[in-house]
Amino acid sequence: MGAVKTKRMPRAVREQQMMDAAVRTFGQRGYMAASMDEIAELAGVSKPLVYLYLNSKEDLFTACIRREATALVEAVRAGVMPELPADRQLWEGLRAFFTHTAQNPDGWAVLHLQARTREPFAAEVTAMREEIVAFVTQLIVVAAREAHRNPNLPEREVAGLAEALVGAAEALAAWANATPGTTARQAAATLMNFAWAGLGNLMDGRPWSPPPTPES
Amino acid sequence: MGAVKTKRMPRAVREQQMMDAAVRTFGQRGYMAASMDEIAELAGVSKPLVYLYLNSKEDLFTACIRREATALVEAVRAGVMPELPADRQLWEGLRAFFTHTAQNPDGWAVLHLQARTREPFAAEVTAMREEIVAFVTQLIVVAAREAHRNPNLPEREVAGLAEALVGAAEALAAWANATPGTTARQAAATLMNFAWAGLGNLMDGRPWSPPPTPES
Amino acid sequence: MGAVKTKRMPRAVREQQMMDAAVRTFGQRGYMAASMDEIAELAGVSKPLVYLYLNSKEDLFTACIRREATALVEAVRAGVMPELPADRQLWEGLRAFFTHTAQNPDGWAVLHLQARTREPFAAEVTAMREEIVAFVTQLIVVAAREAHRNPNLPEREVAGLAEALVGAAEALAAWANATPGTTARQAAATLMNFAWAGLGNLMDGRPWSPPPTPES
Amino acid sequence: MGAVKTKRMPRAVREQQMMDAAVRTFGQRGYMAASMDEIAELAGVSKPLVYLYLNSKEDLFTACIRREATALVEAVRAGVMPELPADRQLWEGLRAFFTHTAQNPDGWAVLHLQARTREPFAAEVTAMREEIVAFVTQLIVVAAREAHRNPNLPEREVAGLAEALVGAAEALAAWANATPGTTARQAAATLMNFAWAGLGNLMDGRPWSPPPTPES
DNA sequence: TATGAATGAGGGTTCATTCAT
DNA sequence: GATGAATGAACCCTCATTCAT
Repeated sequence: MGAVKTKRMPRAVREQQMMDAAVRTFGQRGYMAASMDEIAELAGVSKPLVYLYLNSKEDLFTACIRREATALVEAVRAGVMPELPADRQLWEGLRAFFTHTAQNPDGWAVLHLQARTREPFAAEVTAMREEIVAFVTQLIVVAAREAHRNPNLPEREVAGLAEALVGAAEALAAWANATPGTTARQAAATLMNFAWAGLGNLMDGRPWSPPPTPES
Repeated sequence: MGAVKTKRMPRAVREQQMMDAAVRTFGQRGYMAASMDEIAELAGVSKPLVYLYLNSKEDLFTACIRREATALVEAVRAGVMPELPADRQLWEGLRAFFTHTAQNPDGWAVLHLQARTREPFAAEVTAMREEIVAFVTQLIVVAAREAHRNPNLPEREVAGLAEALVGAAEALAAWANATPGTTARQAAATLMNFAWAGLGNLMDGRPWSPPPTPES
Repeated sequence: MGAVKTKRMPRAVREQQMMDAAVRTFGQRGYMAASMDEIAELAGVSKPLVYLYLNSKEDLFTACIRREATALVEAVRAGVMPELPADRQLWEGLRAFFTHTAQNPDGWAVLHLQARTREPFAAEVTAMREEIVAFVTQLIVVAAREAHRNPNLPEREVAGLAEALVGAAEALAAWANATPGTTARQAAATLMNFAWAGLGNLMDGRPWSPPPTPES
Repeated sequence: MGAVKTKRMPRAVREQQMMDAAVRTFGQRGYMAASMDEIAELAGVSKPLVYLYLNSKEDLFTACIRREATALVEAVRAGVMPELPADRQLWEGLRAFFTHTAQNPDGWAVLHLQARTREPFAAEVTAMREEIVAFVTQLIVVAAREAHRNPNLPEREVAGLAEALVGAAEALAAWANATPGTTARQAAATLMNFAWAGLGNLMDGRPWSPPPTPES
């Protein structure tokens, strides 16, 4: 099941293999339940090599978190185009988020389920989360101002809204992954609807309309 | 630090102490990292007594999950009054939810962070979560129908909305607990606003208005 | 499954119940694997009572060995009539032995399998065994002399023969118990044949003839 | 007392040392009373290494049984020469048996005393015992037929005789080991005499005659 | 006579980590 | 660059045994 045992690979490649194995193992078993033995075997190398390159279980896990967090933030960032209006930016960001998490379930599990359970890893994840929350916060603030809309949303309120939005996104991602037949696009649409129009408007038949899909 | 070492207590009392210690330890360390030694010490008893009464680490954790899940569902249920309109019911439910999680951070951590990371415990938590999601789902459906509003929200859409709402609530609960000076009431208001009116309306200066507070 | 929980029994009766439970448990599980918990439960009493009456696990086991050893020796002794000729005495003794072991499988297991595995219990069993061996030895010696037969069997040789005979009996007892459809009488006949006539004579068609069975 | 602590041995060697220590410990203490700690110390290694190589206490014990059973059967088989007459074959087999058990008291204890006390190990030993019983059985049958002797010994009778013979051998082995000054050869002679001629003939002064000893 | 409450001690097992090559 | 050999420490769990009533 592990990678084919090829000998004498350059360090960078070996490290990739180890990290891949680690993300998979940590994502499925959790930090504590994952064993270095299993990771080494899955990576197709001996345990001392893992220690030589990645130093310790803790360091290895931290490296996994960082890699996956960076990849997720990257994916979301790459999805949005700053010159678009705020709702379109939000929509694209959500699409990118759901797509990435669906394609990287183990990495997502590491971030969403495993890393938050214990210090000192939680801090690492919190940092990434705050980055995304800040991005969303700014989106809201700028949008409100630009559109001559209510410029007086209090700061704490905005922060809470952003937290709520991100939390909703995370829950929907888990739900979409666990519910067969639900696409990333659908999940994004549901959340966009909810976030933008609110339940009240939805019930009144005034949903937010996703744009047509020429681009994807 | 542990409970005062009182001897010869009746079984029921000792079990309570053990469960309290277990919830605290599991909530802070996670299932795998928590040790029965630590739980026993925190409970002020010897390890064999914990095994005599609670049987095994797995059983103990399961008992914790069940106790905390039941308590949370109870709290939310007790907070809502079925004869009120939907938005008021939602508001009261959220208030109860945020209040309970703020008062039981360890119990909430067990449910939100620790129990989801590994089978077979996840199932236990999923069951409770689904109960709440179902409650919210019905709220939405009934509200839409009653108010002569859009009765045609597709089923899957409604399920997604409920998931999003619950996820948002969970994230806000964590955020509120971690942010000093944020009350359960404020968190509930923020979420209610977000959920009911949506970002679009909020920006247009049309928030949902929380009712005055004679009752609490 | 345990005895009906009757309260306030006289000590002698309670001790019997405990010993019965102990013999059964020790016989089936072995000394080390048997737990005082199981014995107490099977006896229908609380653990402290077992300790009050029988003192310790070791003492309890010793008591079991003594009881069962005495019973077995008693049974064999009661089976033989000293005025009969030697081969008849041997025959009756074997019959009694096989009958008793078949009727007391747990007691026999305690003596045959469990007690010999570890000091200090082995000594207890060895004592009983030597009693039986001595009995058989004397049988052989007296018989040889009485019947004007070879009076010069060397002492060590006779001891060895007795050991062999007893060992054969023990093995046959286990085999008979484990082989459905084999009666104590048949086992006794087989062994008597073997011991008295020897394989050589058996093959020559000159077996020892068991007496008819008016008496049992 | 333990083996000299030599470091960095190849796996095969270490496994041998562990098995040796295990046979000794199991033979003297019994399965349940033997501790992996003691075995590891006697083998001169740490406990984790024992687990790494032998997997578990149960597996280790099973391995011991198999090794000792195989060795014993091998020794007996190697002792007999199929072209000899039946009584000579039996004689040689017994000699080999007593010699081997005298030289491997711990291995013999594992098989004779310890392994029979509890499933699932008993099955392993029973298999070996049956192999020997079958060998003896065939010896008897063939001998009876070849020599124009009684060809009509009933099957069950023959099985019982073989059991008795093997049981007698086992008892004599224990006795010979416990009685100083008793050689394997003497034990074999005693049993051969008993088994072949029977007590009746012995008393009549017609023993079976062991062959002269040019070969050993 | 009888027991519910409680524990010190130890056993099997696993794991992250390191040495020597 | 890579690994076979090896272990200290800790964890879950059980058991014989006792105390207080």
